Amino acid sequence: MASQNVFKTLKKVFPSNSTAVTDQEIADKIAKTLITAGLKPLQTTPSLLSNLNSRVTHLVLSNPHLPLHSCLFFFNFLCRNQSLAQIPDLQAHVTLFYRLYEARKFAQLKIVLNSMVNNIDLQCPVPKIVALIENGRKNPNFVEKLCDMLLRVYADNRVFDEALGVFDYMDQNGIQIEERSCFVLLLALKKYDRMDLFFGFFDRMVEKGVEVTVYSLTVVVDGLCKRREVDRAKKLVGELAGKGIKPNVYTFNTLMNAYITRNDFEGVDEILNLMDKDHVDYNVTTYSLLMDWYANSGKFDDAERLFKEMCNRGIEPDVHVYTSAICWTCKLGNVRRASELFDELIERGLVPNCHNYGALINGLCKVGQMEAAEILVNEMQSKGIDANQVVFNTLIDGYCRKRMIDDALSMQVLMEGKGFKSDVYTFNTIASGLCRLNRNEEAKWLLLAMAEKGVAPNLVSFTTLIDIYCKEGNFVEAKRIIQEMKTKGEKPNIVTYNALIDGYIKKGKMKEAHKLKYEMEENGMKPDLYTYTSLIHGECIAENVDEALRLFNEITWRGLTRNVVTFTAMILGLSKKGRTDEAFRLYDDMIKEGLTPDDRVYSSLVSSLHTAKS
DNA sequence: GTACGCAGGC
Repeated sequence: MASQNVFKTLKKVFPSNSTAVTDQEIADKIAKTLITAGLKPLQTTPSLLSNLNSRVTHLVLSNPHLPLHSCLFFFNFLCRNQSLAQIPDLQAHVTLFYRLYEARKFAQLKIVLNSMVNNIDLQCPVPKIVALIENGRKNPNFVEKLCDMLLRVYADNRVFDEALGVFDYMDQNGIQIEERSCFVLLLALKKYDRMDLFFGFFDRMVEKGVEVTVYSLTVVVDGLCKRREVDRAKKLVGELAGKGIKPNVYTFNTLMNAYITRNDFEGVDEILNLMDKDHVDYNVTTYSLLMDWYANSGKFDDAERLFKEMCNRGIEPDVHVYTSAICWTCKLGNVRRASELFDELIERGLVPNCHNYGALINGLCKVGQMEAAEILVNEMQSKGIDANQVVFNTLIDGYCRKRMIDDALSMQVLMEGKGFKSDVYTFNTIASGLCRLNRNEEAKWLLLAMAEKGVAPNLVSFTTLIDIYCKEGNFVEAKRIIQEMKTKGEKPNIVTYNALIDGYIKKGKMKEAHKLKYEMEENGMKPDLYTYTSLIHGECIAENVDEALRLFNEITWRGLTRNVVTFTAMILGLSKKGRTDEAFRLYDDMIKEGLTPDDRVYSSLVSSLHTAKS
């Protein structure tokens, strides 16, 4: 066999007792053998290459008669045979880099750089690497290219200290630094949440005169926004605009998303005005963000209008847009229409992704259509899209809502079997499922024990726990949990306050409830429909129907929309007091607002009539 | 470079 011949030849090249040969002679012989062998496999024994040393390897690799593919072949051969005394050292790497650079094989060069960076035996700070370049080969272009690629490779491999070291080296040695490479490092720092280094590095880029473009600007703006420093982000945009770096649609989308997250109407408006002024057209993401924003604030008509406007402007909706549209259509309770949107997406030639399936599966789970949800899960899996953690959590929630806790728990087992650990969503979902079944003790235990399983409880977990204690009338324990959550850096939100308020109301402690409403407003939280409904309910029970009516009217001038639960509470309160006319008037209002009264409304109205007559 | 689906309250 051919490999056997090479084996024999190498045996001649490296006689075990050889002494009187120079490095150059050995290197020449190896080169010759390699040229003869071509790409055929090479075989050896540990003793065979005993004459090999760093100098010989370097001489072989830099031999101009040895074709590049043979160099690589030899290099890889040495790498693979870890048992050899001589694995390629840093010098061997640098020699090969030059060969690859000379041949313009940059992709291959990147691969070798990668393996060097990942080799724990090779310490490779830039100055050391550059020092190993032979004098004749130390041309500025090579050094620049090598540094540039090294910066990227270090960034890709999260070796951030070295990456920053390359930047400094380039700066100190007057080597041109490409923004595109810095950009790779910026992205990696952001992705791995090294924000300390991230902002400092951007400052250095600017300071050292790297030609910053809107690309880096946008990444930094996003970094700031993710740290909720939106104002600083906007200021930066202004500053750089003054230096001629104009924000584009990506920058504006990033800022707008930050304002949307903050629920800052004025901020969003401001961005839209700026886009208008700068003649920056909306792209599909701009529309997607705005549609989501409208839909989440209940303005479904506006969301729908934007969807049409986008299509009319010739902007093709993408999978993200469909995910949002499916999601809000489901929230409107129209799963059928959501399902049509899913079909429409496919008709447009788009390939549905896990998010698209997830949104529709969620819609089905929320209306209790678990069979249909399961069919979709199977369909997506048959298309090679694996159900991820979100889909599993969605299904668990679906079963919990149907009070099928055992199915939910089986789903959790299935999920964990697929390698997904139960996360904070899983625990919170199951806990609330248990609460629905009045299995409060188990829910409490789960929420208190999750930390031991390595999942830190979050605001939702604490709020659920507080809600349980409040429903039990155990305000001491509820307050203790609030203290505990504060020490863990979670601030009570509107839902937490509402749980407390409702708890006090259920125990007839109206004074405390109102005090909490006040405290909540002091802390910058506006009472919502849940707060008002609880208070109205409480005042009605306490027979303060006029106070309830006052609150009922306060809702509308707060800009909130009353729902079935609010109307029901108020109608019940009026009926109980025999204020039948007012109750009927509200009933009419309710119908006018497109709400569907439930049985409780009718029976209370009927009994009110009965009371009034008697 | 930006954006998408899962959990809590009346």
